[in-house]
Amino acid sequence: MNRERYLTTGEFAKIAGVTKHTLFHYDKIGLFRPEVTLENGYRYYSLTQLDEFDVIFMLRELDMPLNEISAYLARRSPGALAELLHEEDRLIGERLRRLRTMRQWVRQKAAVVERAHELEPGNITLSSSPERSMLCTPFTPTDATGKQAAAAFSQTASQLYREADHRQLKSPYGFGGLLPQAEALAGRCDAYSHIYLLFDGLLPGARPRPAGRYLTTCYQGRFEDLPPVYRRILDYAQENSVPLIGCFYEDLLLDGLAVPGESQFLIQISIQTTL
Amino acid sequence: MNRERYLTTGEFAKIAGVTKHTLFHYDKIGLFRPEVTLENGYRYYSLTQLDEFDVIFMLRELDMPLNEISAYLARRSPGALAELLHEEDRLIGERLRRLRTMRQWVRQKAAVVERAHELEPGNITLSSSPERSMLCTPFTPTDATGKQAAAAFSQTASQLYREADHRQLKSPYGFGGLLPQAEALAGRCDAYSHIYLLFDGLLPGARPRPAGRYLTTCYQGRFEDLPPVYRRILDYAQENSVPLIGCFYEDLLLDGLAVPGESQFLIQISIQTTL
DNA sequence: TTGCTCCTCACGTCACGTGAGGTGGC
DNA sequence: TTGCTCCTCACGTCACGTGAGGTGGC
Repeated sequence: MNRERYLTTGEFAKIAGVTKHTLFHYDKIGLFRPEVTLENGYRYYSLTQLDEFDVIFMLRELDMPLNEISAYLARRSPGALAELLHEEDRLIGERLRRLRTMRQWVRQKAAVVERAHELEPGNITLSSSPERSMLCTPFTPTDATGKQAAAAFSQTASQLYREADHRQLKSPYGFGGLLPQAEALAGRCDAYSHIYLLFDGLLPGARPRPAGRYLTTCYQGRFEDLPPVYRRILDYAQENSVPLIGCFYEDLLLDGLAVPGESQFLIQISIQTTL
Repeated sequence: MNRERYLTTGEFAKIAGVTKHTLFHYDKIGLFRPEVTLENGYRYYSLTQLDEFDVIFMLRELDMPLNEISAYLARRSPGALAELLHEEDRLIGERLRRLRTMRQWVRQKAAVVERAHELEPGNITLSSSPERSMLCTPFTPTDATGKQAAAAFSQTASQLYREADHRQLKSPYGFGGLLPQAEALAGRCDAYSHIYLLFDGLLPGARPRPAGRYLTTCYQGRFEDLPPVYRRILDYAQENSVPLIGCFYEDLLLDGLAVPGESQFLIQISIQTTL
């Protein structure tokens, strides 16, 4: 392949899909140099270098630092290349898993947001709900001393998050709270027995939230303004003789990401019934 | 959820899987602020902010610039969030496709390198080869004026590359060359009729390189030193009455990425036979 | 008091991007 | 000559990271 076949910096960059400045930069740091440099500074790249550049660029796309790529090139050999490629294979596998988790989560989140958008805050409805699962952790009671309670809580919340992360799970909701009926009746609406992360479907090792009929309402506002909401739903159950089962579920449907400010958060409260 | 439940910068960072400095930075540029900041500068984040942060961080992982994320937050709404999430879904799909292409390529490349490592340069062997395909383009003859030939070549090579890219394909080899028997006999070993990118298996629209018996050798060295190698393989065919079919295939098995310097490139030359 | 975390602020870094100012072949 | 590409060099930028120097609650 003779000399007339060399590519200039501009041509090479165009084919490789990068800017000339990337090539200047790689030349400067000694990562990737043109096969020929004339005395006037003109760079000429060969065709075989295209393939080499592609690999280097792929490694960079997989977030390998340029100096590590250089370090490999300094000790390059067929054996080392094979090893490098197997390592990249493993890395790509990890990325694929991560992206698939992300995608599932993005879709669930979109579904939650779109469903939330159609709800009428204030309405109390009796409706069916599919099976769900909750990763739960007990909620440290507030009567511990401030610092300790905070530390314990951050501990358990962090464990919950780590557990979900470890299982490649991410809830499309924020943290939820389980509120015993007795606490709601007494007006202690922050006395959650557990906090949880909610997931669709059945998850082995998680607490099931059974499919069935639920009395549900949602509220747009702050957590501290929830007591009257619990009061209304309890009154409604009483007046309409709706028998309630278990705890209240408090789920955050729209948070600071969907609306500006806590005062517009959308919180759903639901509890299972026998109807 | 009362005040004792707030998380400090360090706690929040740990759970979210980032450093404190990321949070300082996001606070500074107004992208993501703690729910509470005391007069002494201490930052306190709420649990619901964990979920918000996760989304922001995921957008950044998908390479959305921080100022675009800020721009979204400035106009946040349930509708805009749903739209954003659908866009992310699309983006993730693209990434997945790209990573799968990469992985396939990395694996093929590893296989090529490992096979190449076991070859004995200089040996001439008669062996079977599976079906392959080549994306081909005619090679502009060298007797055009220098500039024009170079331009034409860069043009066709670039087209070839783009075509492969467009089909989500990446050859595990460098550019290959098709050399007619007549040119090899005449010693004009750079008079390729075509250059090509080689792929395993059958590719619709590409030129097939049929499965069958091939006379093969490989050479460690520069392209310009190939004439004697062609001479040897031609002599071998003559002496052993091996009938040759079609053109010589010249494939680059190990390039500057696997070995330091062109003088150690591993080039494979093969040609189909009737045996 | 010790040890731990919290803070700010200045500067560093990584991988280029931008743009000024000048050269060189058809 | 015009227009295009080539070059160098200095500075900018994006998203933090590093580390110095100081504060504050058990």
